[in-house]
Amino acid sequence: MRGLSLFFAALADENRLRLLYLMKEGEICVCYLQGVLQTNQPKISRHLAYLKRAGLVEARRDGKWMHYRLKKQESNQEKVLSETLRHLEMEPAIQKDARRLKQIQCCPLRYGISSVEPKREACKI
Amino acid sequence: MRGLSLFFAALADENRLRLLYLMKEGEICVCYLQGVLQTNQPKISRHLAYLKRAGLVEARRDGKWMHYRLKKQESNQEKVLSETLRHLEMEPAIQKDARRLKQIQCCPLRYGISSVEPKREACKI
DNA sequence: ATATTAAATACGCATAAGCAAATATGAGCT
DNA sequence: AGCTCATATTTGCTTATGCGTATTTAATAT
Repeated sequence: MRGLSLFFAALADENRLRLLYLMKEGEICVCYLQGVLQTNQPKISRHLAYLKRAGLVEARRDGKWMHYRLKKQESNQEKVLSETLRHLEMEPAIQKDARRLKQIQCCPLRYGISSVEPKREACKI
Repeated sequence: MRGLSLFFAALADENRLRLLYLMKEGEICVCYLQGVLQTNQPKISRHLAYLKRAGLVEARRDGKWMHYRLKKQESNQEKVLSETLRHLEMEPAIQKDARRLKQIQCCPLRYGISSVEPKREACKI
């Protein structure tokens, strides 16, 4: 019962719904999320932490990079989650995100404060 | 997008999940809800107001009594909601509620502060 | 009109959540 | 070790939620 409330609380925020949707196809690196959401880094990080606490996602470190992915849910919550992700497809904001995801590379510097061209290899997703 | 967040926020509270579940079989009077949840009246009323604002329930006045019922949702949220209500069946707290519902009559006084026997007709549900 | 009852709202307070800006980790590079 | 980059956490603030108590509204009854 408590867990269920936590589950729904995690879904009750637009930023987190956007993040979850971006993980739909599999693991994704934080810098991509940052590139798509176009917002400051701590904000993303906080929402990812929230999702992790709520048991909706899990993370994997790969050198400097962190990759997040959807975590397998109990059967009923799994249905709710997939139903929700399908529902999100219709949202204009979500469609915009999906388009942006295709265009960007993993270059946080490009989306952050700095305007310097990054001279580093992209994170292998 | 905003509406979806509201929808989930409404589900992110144990009291509200319990209330929703009690409406599963149809319209129900506030005094019954009070009898089942065994808590103070304003608390119930506040959560019902929240659910109404979020568009999850609607209310009908019948004399002094207010009856609440689930409101028909858009197809996708409908699925999430029914999936959730089915999920709730397994929760011990919910089962307890269901049992209590069968036993009680519509007699708010009996569950409120007063210990006086109410001499009035029950609300026709 | 006054009283009673069902339900809603207002009040005062405590806690949680959200944000931006600043700072701290942790990993790899030199 | 010292530097840099990617990400996480802390800080200080604002707003939203939740609670219990008290009060108000709306309908009915006397």
